[in-house]
Amino acid sequence: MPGAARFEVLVGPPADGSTRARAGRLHLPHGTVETPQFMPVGTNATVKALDPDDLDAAGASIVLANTYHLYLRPGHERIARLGGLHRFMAWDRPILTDSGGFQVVSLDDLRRVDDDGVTFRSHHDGSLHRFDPEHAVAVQEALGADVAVAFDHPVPPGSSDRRTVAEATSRTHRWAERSLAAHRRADQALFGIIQGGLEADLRTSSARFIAGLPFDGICIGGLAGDETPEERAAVLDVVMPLLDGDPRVRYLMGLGTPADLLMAVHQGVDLFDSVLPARVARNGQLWVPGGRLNLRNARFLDDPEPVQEDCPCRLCTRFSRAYLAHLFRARELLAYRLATCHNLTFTLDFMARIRSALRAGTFPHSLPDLLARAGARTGAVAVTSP
RNA sequence: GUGGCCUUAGCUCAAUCGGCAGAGCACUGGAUUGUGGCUCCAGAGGUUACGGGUUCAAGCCCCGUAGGCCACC
Repeated sequence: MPGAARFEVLVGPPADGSTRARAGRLHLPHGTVETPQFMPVGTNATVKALDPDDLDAAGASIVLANTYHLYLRPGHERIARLGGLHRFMAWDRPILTDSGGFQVVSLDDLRRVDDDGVTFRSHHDGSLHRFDPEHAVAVQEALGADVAVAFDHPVPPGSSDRRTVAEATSRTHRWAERSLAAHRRADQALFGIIQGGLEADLRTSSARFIAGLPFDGICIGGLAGDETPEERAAVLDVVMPLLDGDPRVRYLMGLGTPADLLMAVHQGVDLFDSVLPARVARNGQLWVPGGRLNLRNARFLDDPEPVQEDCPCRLCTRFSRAYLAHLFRARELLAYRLATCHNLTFTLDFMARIRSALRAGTFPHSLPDLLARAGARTGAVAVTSP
């Protein structure tokens, strides 16, 4: 495992403590990822509505695929027989597979978690399946992504009393050790996940425990739920200082709005994934500097302007708001593709702007400008200094 | 020409014995964070074809007019 992912810090956080943000490079078997970076989510070995050329044009350098979904369909063994995930989806650049822990816990009501693993029903046909750390690692090795992730036990948001969180967190720790022990592929990295819910002491012990294991990267899980921005910032305030001096890449799982990404970078996070820019795109929400446009709104039906004037994406360079508004009303497939291209282009460009600021040494100073571009609602996102 | 049935929101249709006119879709907004393109939330929208009558009260009962469908000369 060591060597499959090498993280190189290009610009570390300044000595004055004004930010924990940093710029780096994550070297993986299929290429190098500039950080901070955002990973579009391609659950079923495809970023919905896009092909690899679209992804490339949008600026993607790494995508996330989903172990749970690909295990159920078409099956990890089939993908292995067909030459692995990269060849299967015709994407020859880095891929990270989620462990399936989140899906097993979040997507399915019909599940049973015990100390050894999770028994669950397929959301396709109701058939019974079981995941444990060893199996989740084996499935991911068969898929063959650049990065695999340890099987964890996230806590579903909402119904999370302290005892439930503590139990899920200690399970995550035991499963982290088992995932490490089971992992064999030398050409694949393995990341571990910090849990602990919103409890400061559990987050602290989880960060120490996971960071104490020889993972290639550290994930922060359990934070893309229904917590408030303040609660999220509080968790990062606890976790991120504990990772100071740790040479490994830090990946915050599930966050996706530009303002979320920016604030987490400020806290020291290097890597992100989220369905959000793609999902809201499919529902007509287009991200532009300073805010968002809902292309389903009637006012766009006669608007000849592009969605975003200076955007290089295939939507903005060729089509009008009126055309896209029409496509959405007609439920034409092209609407999903064009809107997704745009939101991913915007998001990945936003990350590139953050990287530029970090490399130019202007980052903490440029936070207000970046926040404005992110369209953060006034007052909704507090700039929490690390 | 005669007879029967029908006409309620933009569309398709509900509304018990005559007792506050509703639904689905469409429309107007909003939500969506380790992916189900799904879905969820909220809102607007009515001279019940038109004109009379009966009644405390009419979408509903009575008369007339217009339009639609069907059957029969």
